[in-house]
Parts: sequence; C-alpha cells; structure tokens
Amino acid sequence: MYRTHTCGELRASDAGKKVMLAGWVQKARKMGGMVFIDLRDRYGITQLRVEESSSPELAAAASRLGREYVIQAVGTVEERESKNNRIPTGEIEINLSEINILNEAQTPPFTIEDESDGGEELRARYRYLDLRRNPLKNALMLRHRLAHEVRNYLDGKGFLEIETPFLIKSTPEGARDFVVPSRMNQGQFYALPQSPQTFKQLLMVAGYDRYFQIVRCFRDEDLRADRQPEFTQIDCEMSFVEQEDVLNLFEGMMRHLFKEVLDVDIPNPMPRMTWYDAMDHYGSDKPDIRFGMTINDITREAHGHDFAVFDSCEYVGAICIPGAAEYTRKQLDELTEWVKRPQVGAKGLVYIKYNEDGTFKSSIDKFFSQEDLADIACACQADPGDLILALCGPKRKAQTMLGVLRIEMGNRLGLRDPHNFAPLWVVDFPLLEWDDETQRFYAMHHPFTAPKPEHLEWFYSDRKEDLERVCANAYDFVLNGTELGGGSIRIHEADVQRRMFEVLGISKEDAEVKFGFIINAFKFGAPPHGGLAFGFDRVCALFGGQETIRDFIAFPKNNMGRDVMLDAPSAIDDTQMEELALRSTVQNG
RNA sequence: GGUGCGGUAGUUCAGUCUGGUUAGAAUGCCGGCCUGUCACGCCGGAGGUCGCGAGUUCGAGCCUCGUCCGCACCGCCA
Repeated sequence: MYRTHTCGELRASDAGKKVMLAGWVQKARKMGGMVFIDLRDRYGITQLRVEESSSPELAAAASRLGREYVIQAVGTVEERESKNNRIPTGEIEINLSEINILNEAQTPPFTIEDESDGGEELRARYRYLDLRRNPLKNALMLRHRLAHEVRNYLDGKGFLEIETPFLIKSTPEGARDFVVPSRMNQGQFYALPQSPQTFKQLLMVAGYDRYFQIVRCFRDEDLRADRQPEFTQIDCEMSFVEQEDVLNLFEGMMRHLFKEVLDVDIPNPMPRMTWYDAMDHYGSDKPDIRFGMTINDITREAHGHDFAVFDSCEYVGAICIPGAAEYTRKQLDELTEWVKRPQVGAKGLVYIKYNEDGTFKSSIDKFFSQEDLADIACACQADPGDLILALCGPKRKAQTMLGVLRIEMGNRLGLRDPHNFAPLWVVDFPLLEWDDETQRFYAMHHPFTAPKPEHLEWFYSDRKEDLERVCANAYDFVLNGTELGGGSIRIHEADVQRRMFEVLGISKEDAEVKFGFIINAFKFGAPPHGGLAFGFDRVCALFGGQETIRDFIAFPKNNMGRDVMLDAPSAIDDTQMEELALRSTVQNG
C-alpha cells in the first residue's frame, strides 16, 4: 500500500492519526534544524515536517529531496503551531517518521506553480509537467464535470450514446479533410470525419430517434486560439421534432450545465434573435448581448447633406458610446486608425460628440447643422454626454465593421466580464449564401438543412432574389459573442433534397457519388428529424472564463497543427510508404 | 497564402531605436548559515553558440537580407 490518504483531505480532526501519503515534492524549505516539505498530488498539498533533533537521519534524507521527487511519507497528523489559512490542509502537518523516495526527478525546466515562469512553447513540449499545475488540472476537471452532466441530462431525456466511425469517406464540400491511406486498398484513402453529420442522420433513418455522442471531429484548416484540427463536439440528433422541440431540449441542457457546474441561473426562456436582427443590430451572427451599444441605421438622416462619403454609400450606421463625449482628439484619431486596420477594413470613422450642454461637435460639422446632428442623435437614442461613431459602406460590410468596433469598445469599457453569461439562440438563418467569385450558391449550414416550409415557394423559384431570402430552420447557440453550437431541421423529403443539390449546382451524378448512401437511405422511410452540435472545447473554455480552448484539451496542437511534445506529424519510413503505395515525390528532383 | 509581435543564462525578460572595454536583472540551480516556514530569510557560487545563415563595418546581441521556430490575427473553417 502506498497511501492511506490523499494530500488534500486531512484536517485538524484527523490529528493523532498515523498516515501514509504519496505524491510529488512541491518544495522543501530548510530551516536549519527543521525541514518543511510541501507534498502535492491531484487533490492538494500537505505540509510534512522533520526535526533534526528528533531524527537526524530523516532530516538528512529530507534535505536531499529535490523538486518533483516522487515520495511516500509516513508520519503522524499534528495540528500546526502556525496555521496556513490559504490551503484547506493548512491547519495540520505530518510529523514524519519515514520517507521513501519512489522516484527521483530532474529539476523541471519551468516552475510547477499556478503562475508558472515557463513560456507556452516550453510548457507544450513538457505538457505532462504543465498538466501538474492547478490551472490545467482545474480545466480538465471542469471538462470532465461538463461531459458527465451532458451525459446525465441527455440520458435522462432518453438519448442513446452511439459511436460512429472515424475512417470514413472524403466529401469535398466544406472544410478540408484529413486523409488516411488504405494499405489493403492501395491508392485509396479514408477521410476522418469533420462531424458525424451523415451518420447521425442515418441513425434517424434506422429509428434511433434520440442520439448523442461526445465525439472527436477533424478539420484540416488553419488553427486559432479557439480552433484545433481535432476537436470535440457534443453531437445530437432527434426524430419527429420541429425546431421548437430541439431548441427547448437543448436550452434545457445548457441551463442544466450552468446550474450543476457553475451554479449560475440563465434566463428562462433564453432570448432568441433572428439572423437578420443580429446582423442589423450587432453586425454579427454571434452577438454579444452582455452590453448595449447596438447598431443604428442612420442612412436616412445621413444622406442628402452634400457629404460625398455618406451620399456615395448604400448604408450609414452608427453606434452610441455612453458617456464618451469627452474623448479627446487623440483618442478619436486612435480609434479612427484602429478601424482602418486591415482586420477591420473601414475607410474612416465619423464622430459626433453629444455634449453635456446639448450642443454637438462632430467631424462633419461642415455638412451637418446642429439640427441635422440632433436627428442622428435621436436615431441613435443618444443622451447628452454620449459619443456617436458612424461609418458607411455596403450594408452588411458596414454593419460587420460596426460590429467589430462595438466589440472593441465593449472590451475597452470593460463590459465583457467573462463570468457574466448571456446566452441566446440566433434563428432563421438564410438557407443559401451567394458567392460572387464562383457565381453560385453555397449552403450556409450544410446541404441537408431544410428550408422553412413557408419559404418553399421561393426555394423552387429560379430568381436569385427569391433564393436569397429563403430562410432555413437553422439555429445557433451563442454565448458572449461566441458560437457554441448550431444545428438545423434536416431535409427528409427526396424532392426537396433533389432541389437543394440543383440549387447548389451539384449534378445528379455528383450527388450520387458524394452522397449516394444517404440519398438511398432516405428512400427507405426517413422520419422528419433535426439536431445540433456543440463545440465542447469552447463550452469548456467559456465555462472556465477563458478565450483559448488549448488549456481545456489535455494534449493540444500548436499554431502549426504540430504536437511539439511528440514532434508530430513526422516522416514515415520507406517500408510504410511502400506498403501504402505512397511514393516520395522528391526523388531526383 | 498574408499581416503583426516575438526568439538574449535552466526559465521569464532588459539591453537593439542611437553598433564600441568584461552582455545585465529576477527567478531557478549548487554550496554555507538558520527550529515555525509556507513567495521563508541571509551569505557565496556556477551558469550565455544573443534562434540559424549570409552581408555591411576597423568592430554586430544591436544595422541589412534570407531562413527556421513561437504566439495573435486576416484569408480559410459547408
């Protein structure tokens, strides 16, 4: 037996007990005739004490211990002379009678502490050491807890967790596939799933009317702080449901997670917003509704004042920054430069200060009278003391830029508290998205998303304007400006699916090759169905108050998609290449 | 594919704009002292291919070009 207790559980009431602990040496403090050792395991830290006067050999052994040595400690629990109220075990210590070194350790390349001195790359290379630190341990514990509560909730609602394959067929639409060469079928490749989308729909055909899976998905695209090439989805699908049923059930799941894991109550019912409202008022399809400063359409007020910049634009929009009328010229210039950065892409920024005395001062005073400016202020519901920031352009582009500016101002004004949670559903997405470059429509969600029944007439129309205004029974779950999940009601009728492929410019033959298996399956009695998927890593990160998902994944990839601990990906040897019928392309140049 | 920032003791960084004797700090590490520490304290010590390669120069951590690596972002992510 290695231990009778963990390093996190002993209290004053345990005083007098003879105990055995095992763990890692966090730190040894040598005080001459006395040595204190902080012993750490997953559960906490317990202080060990050795006195030279009572046991010289033990004190000598203790002073030889290095950081991160793995030891077994035997001794008696005693109440401390001077307590430490910063740790739960701070009222006791172990008076040692025996130390056994189970394993020595090299000095770690960075400190194993909450605020480590190690840089990101170094910690990634020694991920197993980084994972000893509390912030990472807590992140993984939070992840476990969330996964557990997801299963609890969905099991309670009659869902079955069913696994789907990882070695599947490559489908060209959407993200790039990771591909796996087949040895037994030379020259052919599996693809790793971007999501189990088609399989869960096949499960619906098979009659498993409530399915879920916490499942790894793979996309061969560039990484971001919130994007990894392999990531985890909470993937769900239901039969005999309408959008309302799906929204209610998963709203319930999120409410359950917030309550059980964070003890946070979220609004019931959760707010909903159409995609069009989100774009018009927040300039984003994932609005952060923790704060106001919404976008106002001031095109009518702005046009017709001989200000060519505004007059030449389809749309003029503005956001109102409460109490910011005192911004200096320097601050406004800096903001203007900020929106002109390529990442935002605005050509310029117009400001209107609504002074406390009711007068206006703006960068467009030459063209707009005080009354004209008052009209704009009115359209923005501005109060004296506010600052109005306006820009113009093509409608959606200008709105998007204002949305980016809004988020930036929210950050600067400290309105985006990560521990304040404002979830909402964004609904009524357009079904299709026109791409100017390729001159064709793309499915905004995926080609199995159903048009709203009341829009079927437009869906079968040949006019571009009609097709553009077809809405889908599609929905996103948005939290604090992050898309955490999304889904839709699917097409289950053959002719609607046929029309979808037609609209997307996918020929009957192509559809047969790419999606034949699902089209066939749907001929054998597909129930009406729909579902959604949550980005589990992002759920974890947001619940943990972080923006980057990396710390919520035990072994993540770096910016280049590399595992710097394993040094993967890497070359494979010639034998493997031959078996897989993969010839090196670098022979003889 | 693109943009920005960064790479200097084990580690985190300063030094680079304005080239000039022996490249500093903190922390960690090693040794010594210390019986109530818990960010212990005090004294001493070791520790450097300034990412790599070329160039400019009497002289390069510092300037130029190239290259590799890291992070953030844009494109991309149905």
